Amino acid sequence: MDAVLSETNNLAKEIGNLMKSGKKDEAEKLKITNAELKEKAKILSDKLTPLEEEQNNVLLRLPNLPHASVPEGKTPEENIAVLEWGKTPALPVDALPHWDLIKKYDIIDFELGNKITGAGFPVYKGKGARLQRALINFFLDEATSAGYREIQPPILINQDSGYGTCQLPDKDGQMYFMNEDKLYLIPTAEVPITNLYRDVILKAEDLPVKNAGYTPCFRREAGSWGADVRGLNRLHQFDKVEIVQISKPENSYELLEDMKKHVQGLLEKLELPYRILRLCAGDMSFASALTFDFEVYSAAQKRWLEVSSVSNFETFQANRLKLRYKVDGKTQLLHTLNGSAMALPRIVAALLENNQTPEGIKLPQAISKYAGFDLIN
RNA sequence: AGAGAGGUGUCCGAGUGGUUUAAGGAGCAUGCUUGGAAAGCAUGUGUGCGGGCAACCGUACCGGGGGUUCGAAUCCCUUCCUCUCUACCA
Repeated sequence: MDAVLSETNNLAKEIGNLMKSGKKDEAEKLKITNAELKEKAKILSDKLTPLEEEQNNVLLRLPNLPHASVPEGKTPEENIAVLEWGKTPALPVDALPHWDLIKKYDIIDFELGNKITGAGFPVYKGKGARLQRALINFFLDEATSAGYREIQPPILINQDSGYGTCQLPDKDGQMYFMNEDKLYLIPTAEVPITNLYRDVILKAEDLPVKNAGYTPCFRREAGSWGADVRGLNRLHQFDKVEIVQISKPENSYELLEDMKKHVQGLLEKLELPYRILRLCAGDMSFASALTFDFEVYSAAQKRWLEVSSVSNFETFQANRLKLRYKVDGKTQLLHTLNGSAMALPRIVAALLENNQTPEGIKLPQAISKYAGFDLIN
């Protein structure tokens, strides 16, 4: 293919020279030869293009390879708990789940959300709204102290960005899509913040890159409605602070540990009992090589709620993003990592349930400082 | 939303069909020069794909996509984006 093109290029040059020196007849002859070559090239490229497209389509649908430390398994039951922290609070027998508490104290309103939007879009009111704001500020300040640069990205993204972080084609149909403008509502800040570095070649001395941002997140959750989705457990719109790192391949797992520690610190300051799971291969997302999930124990529901997911994507996203750096004059793919730090709704659920008292809900100090109140009553 | 002007390498910027193999400048890197630096001089300096141990060779890329032509940064179509003016507006 390239050889044929090379020949046509050379002939075109020759024709140019002949035309200049006035040898029109010879030039005309070459034109015919070249036309034949072009035909050949077209046939070759007609064969090549569909093959390349097919290869591309297959590759786009191939998930990442799990890291060697990922346990085998297909279902969440096969995830492995690697750490547990904190004590389950002893609640009175009449302890309420959060969906009752939010009504009792009138702080989150699903019916109003239903009216103005639909199911899964709650309205936060009064101390409920202020608690949201407090948590967001708390999480962002903690990220800043940990060396992350705060980013406020757009919450609509284009198709290229969707492919960059691998939500597309895998999660097509799970994102809200504006057909008029061909834009998607982000399911996580990971998408815009990581895509800042699409088609970028970084300098080695700028690594690692650490960014964090708060955004609302939107998920259609098509097909996942059913049991265990009451109250704040699963929403179409929720708030989240996301931390994102870009790393040299050799230290990405070290950084993953740092991110894990950061999330642990947040939960400990919030005084919420939690555990960390090493996800089994079957429960990991499409793009991830290794994922740790964080779950807090919701005492009134008597169940674990996922509040954070920290992953190393190795070169999987970087390959699609064309995110690279230079080593010894050669370009090399970087590693991308991200983690929720953290998603609000289930944190709120656990805070409400675990801290309920006859007087009201007593907020831990870390958050009452931000909220400006320590009791919801 | 309407009218006009634009989009060229890391940056600025020239280029309206054939030595553009993208001028020129800046930046950066290396070397020479220097006591050291600056200046000066010299050389080098994009990405993808294919081939090669390598030096290197081939090919594609001048916002994106398509077309005309033996030959396109240059001409045509289409689309996105930026700027100016007008309109509107938190």
